[in-house]
Formats: sequence, C-alpha cells, structure tokens
Amino acid sequence: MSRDDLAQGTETATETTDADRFTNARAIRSTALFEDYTELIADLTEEFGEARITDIARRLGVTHPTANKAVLRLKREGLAISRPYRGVFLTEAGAAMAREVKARHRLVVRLLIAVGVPPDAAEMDAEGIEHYVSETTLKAFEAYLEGRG
Amino acid sequence: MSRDDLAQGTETATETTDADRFTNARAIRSTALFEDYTELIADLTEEFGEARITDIARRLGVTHPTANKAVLRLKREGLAISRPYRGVFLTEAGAAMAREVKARHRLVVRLLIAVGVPPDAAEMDAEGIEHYVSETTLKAFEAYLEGRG
DNA sequence: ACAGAAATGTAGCCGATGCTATATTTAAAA
DNA sequence: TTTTAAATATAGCATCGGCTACATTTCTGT
Ligand SMILES: [Mn+2]
Ligand SMILES: [Mn+2]
Ligand SMILES: [Mn+2]
Ligand SMILES: [Mn+2]
Repeated sequence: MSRDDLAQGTETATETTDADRFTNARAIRSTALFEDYTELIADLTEEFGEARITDIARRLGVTHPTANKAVLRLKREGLAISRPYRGVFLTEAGAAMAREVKARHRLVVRLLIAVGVPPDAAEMDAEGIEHYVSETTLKAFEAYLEGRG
Repeated sequence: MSRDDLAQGTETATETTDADRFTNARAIRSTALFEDYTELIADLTEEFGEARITDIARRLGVTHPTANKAVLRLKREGLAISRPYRGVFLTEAGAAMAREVKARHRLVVRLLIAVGVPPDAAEMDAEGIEHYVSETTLKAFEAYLEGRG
C-alpha cells in the first residue's frame, strides 16, 4: 500500500468519505517528523560528512535530548544508524526517504513561487505543506511548471 | 503575535533560519486538530442543528472516546461548550476559527484545481495542507485565482 | 598528560492523541 | 411503563514528542 493509497480505506469503489481524508491526514502527520529528520540528516551529511546530534537539534530548534530520542526512533524504524557518541547516518531506506522528501520540498516551493507567493513565505509554508502533497498532486505541479518553463 | 508571525523568532531583522521554519511548522501542528474539529462542528451544526459526539467521531474516523476527549480540550480552550449527554456547540471564538479554516480550506482546493490537480486529490491533500498556508500565501492564492477568473 | 569544555546519553516529567473496556444516561420499542 | 438499544462518559493504557536535570564520554588547550 503506497503513501497515496492510505486514505482509500476499504470501500468497494470510488467514493471517498470525510473520514478517509482525515485518516489520510493523520497517517501523514505521523510520518512528517521522520521526513524532516531524514531530509536534515542528509543535508548535514553532505555539508559536514556526518550529522551530529547537536547540529540536528540546533537546525530543528529543539533540545538535544529531543533530537536524540527521535534518532532512536529513526534507528528503530531502520532509517538511520549510529554508534554512541558518534554521528548519525542514514540507511538506504532513510536516504531514499530523504531524496523523496527533498524533491517534494523543492517542487512545492517552486510551485508556490510560480503562482505568486513571495519566496520567504513559500519556504516557510513549504516546510509543513510538503508532507501532505500526494504523488498525483506532485505530478500536476510538475506538469504546471513544465507548461511555463 | 499573529499566526503568521510565530516563526519569526527573536532575530533583530530579516534573516529566517531553518529552526524558524521548523518551529513554525511545530506550532501549526499543535493547532491543526482544533481547526479540523471546529470546522467539522460548524458543518454538523449547520446540517443537523447540533454536533453529536458520535457524528463528530464518525466523520473524523476516530472512536468516540477520542472525540470526547478532544471536545474536552476544545471546551477548556474556550472554543466550544456542551452539557453532558448533549450536543456540542461552538463559542464565538470557535465559530470564528471555523469560518477562517473553512475559507482557507476552500481556497486551497480552488488553487490546487486551478493548477491542474484532479479534484479528488485536491480535496484529499487540502485536508492537511490547509493548516500550513499563511495569510501571505493565501493572499497570493486569491490574487492568482482572481487573475484568471 | 590532564583539566576543563563540549557533546552525547539517560532518567523522568508532561500533555496530546490515539485505543479498548466499562459505566452511565438517554432514547426507542414493546 | 418497562425493557432494550443507542449515545455518551469515564477509566486506564500506550506512544509520541516536547522539556529539564543530571551522568557520561569525547575533544581541546595548556
Ligand atoms: Mn517539513
Ligand atoms: Mn522540508
Ligand atoms: Mn484539515
Ligand atoms: Mn478542512
């Protein structure tokens, strides 16, 4: 079941209920944090060769125990690895998530700017919006941006 | 401090840090649930004259104890009122939130459709996106839609 | 080499948001 | 009017994602 299918529920056919929409949004909310962490760890790794807990925490605007606990969850889910007192690294699954999220992030920002949103606001809003944009919508954004290249 | 200012932090001037973006997104995440509840209670009240816990729960796709607990929080925050075993009603503050969220919801759906997103996907994605669209972005959406009336 | 500083880890607290199981109350049927 | 069904409330459990306070480890400067 793909990310986009989460909302379809068990209906026999075409109808999408209100509950489906809310259930979809709840499912996404529970993965949004992981998406931000993997994207950030990928960025830090590219910049510094590794992602330190302190840097992760500072960039996210949380305390280091919060970042540490989140990294434990990432490791438990197979998205990252790390040894005590050392940097954090993404697994292949984590790196795949990071790539996917980063692509979504950039496309959302480009779309927002294309329809006239000021770049600062676009960057700000995209940080939340990016998690809720389905594959279908992403494709539409691409097509739209294409058609004004 | 308005909803849109939450992320600006305490910087003296223009620079927006990564942490500001994430902090903004976290602040919004913590109000998104209330926004969905007030919007839904307003809908149900319009449809049936009152919002029953059972109906709220069914439309959200959660169990009724979950809805009940959320309504307790809404009441505590001054967004709703209710008497035991009776329907839930919005306060003026709750109704104001509902109006604001509903307007945002509709505008996001319209914008998505305008750039080519299929209506079903637009409705689905808007349920999450709506909460993260700032006033600035909303204004830009309005201007964009205006300019193709 | 060692002392102090910085980074990391852990314990424990809290509120939010989900659930199931069980009362209690209200509404509907008999 | 009594019985039954439906709705609502409450209790209690779990996880997540924040925090502060404190312990441990690693790094750095002398
Ligand atoms: Mn994000
Ligand atoms: Mn992002
Ligand atoms: Mn919503
Ligand atoms: Mn909505």
